Amino acid sequence: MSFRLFDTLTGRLGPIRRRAGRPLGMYVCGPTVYAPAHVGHARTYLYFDVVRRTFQAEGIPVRHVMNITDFEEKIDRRAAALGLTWRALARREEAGFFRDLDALGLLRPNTAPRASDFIPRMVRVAARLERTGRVHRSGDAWYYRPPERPREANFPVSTELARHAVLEPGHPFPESEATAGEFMVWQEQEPPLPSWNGPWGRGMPGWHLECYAMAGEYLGIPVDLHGGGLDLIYPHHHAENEIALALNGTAFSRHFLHTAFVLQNGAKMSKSTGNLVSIRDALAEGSAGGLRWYLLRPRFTERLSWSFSELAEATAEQRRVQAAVRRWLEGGAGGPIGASAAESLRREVRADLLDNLGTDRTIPRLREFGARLEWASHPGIARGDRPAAVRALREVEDRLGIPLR
RNA sequence: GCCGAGGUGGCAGAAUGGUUAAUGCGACGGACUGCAGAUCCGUUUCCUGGGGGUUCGAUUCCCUCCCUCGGCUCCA
Repeated sequence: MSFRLFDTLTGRLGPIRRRAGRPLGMYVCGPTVYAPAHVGHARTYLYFDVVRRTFQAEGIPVRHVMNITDFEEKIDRRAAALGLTWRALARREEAGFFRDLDALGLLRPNTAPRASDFIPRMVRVAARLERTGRVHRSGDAWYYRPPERPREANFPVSTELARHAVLEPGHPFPESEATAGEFMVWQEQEPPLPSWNGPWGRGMPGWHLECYAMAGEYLGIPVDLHGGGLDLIYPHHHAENEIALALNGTAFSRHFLHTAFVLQNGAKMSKSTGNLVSIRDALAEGSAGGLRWYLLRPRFTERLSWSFSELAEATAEQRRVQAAVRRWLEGGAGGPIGASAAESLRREVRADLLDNLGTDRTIPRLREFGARLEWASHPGIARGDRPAAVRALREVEDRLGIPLR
């Protein structure tokens, strides 16, 4: 059975291809560390966690890389406000970020490189881009201008968006500093702002170069699977693709996965608008298993309107199923439900997830399984059936990261 | 302006041509309890946005209209 996922680049559902004989290379865009992570981050990283667990459960090893963007203007601003150096703030928030991910039961990436440790490689990418002759200076920064491409070559939808951002008169959002599709390669600046020596003197490399350099170092371009939140498509992943097309002749990744937003009060939750629910806030109200249950209930392509009361409901549901399973597994003379029920559940959950990460089918399935057990839990499972049931349930737990026993 | 998602019972949310349209929440009744909560049992007539079309048959496919919502500097 193959693992099919919706690919944002092609707009189609298809199997994940990878280089035979190698671990699957999964590169997930990590956070800019300047403030605590919110439940929108949690949702994105959670889906990638389930993707990773799915591959692993299928016997496919995964090499999971996540970058940590530890220098950036927003870090500078907040650090200045707090009287910290950019580095001190970034380290503090990075530690908090991983604490939050751990608390949610997310598997740690195999590698989580920091941007500031990748300067020489990013400088090399900048130099290679310059050799294409498509880099020009504007103000105190250098920009890469991609060549014209067929619209379908690189996120057709967002290319369209980019075009409208500058070509449409009276468009209702501010013009970017650059022309459509262009992106910054190098920014001149001096300490105390983050700065290093580069091809054009003292300064800081552009964000999009970071992922290209790291993915190239740890996985090779193109990677097998790449993604993040939907908001990263343009300009970030668009720009990564332009770099990869220019320097490698391929897209950045063979497959792109993007997760839909968490909305709060009808708007996208984001640090810049401040309408945030942090992962810590959420875990104070619901358990880790409950938060996973709640976040996984809609499929990754559906947006989620945040609701604390639904989180509470999800937490209660998860606990209830867990309690029913525990009572069932305590065993007895052998009730009407045997190990085959757990085995069916295991099979169905596997099929759900392999089919475009159908967590929206899986969660109700768990609920129904729990309800069936409640309905006929006494006298519990026959002793001889127990090991098989536990084995099946453990696989479901491993695939979802949700405790059931 | 451009792109996208969606309209199913009080709410959430399944069912991608086929019996009485799942399930959960809520509500109501009951059991238990000194009361409440938790838990368990039962009940919940009434729901597929409007209009066409395809079909023996449509929530499901096609057309059209209406409505709602999201995104488009940075951002998971």
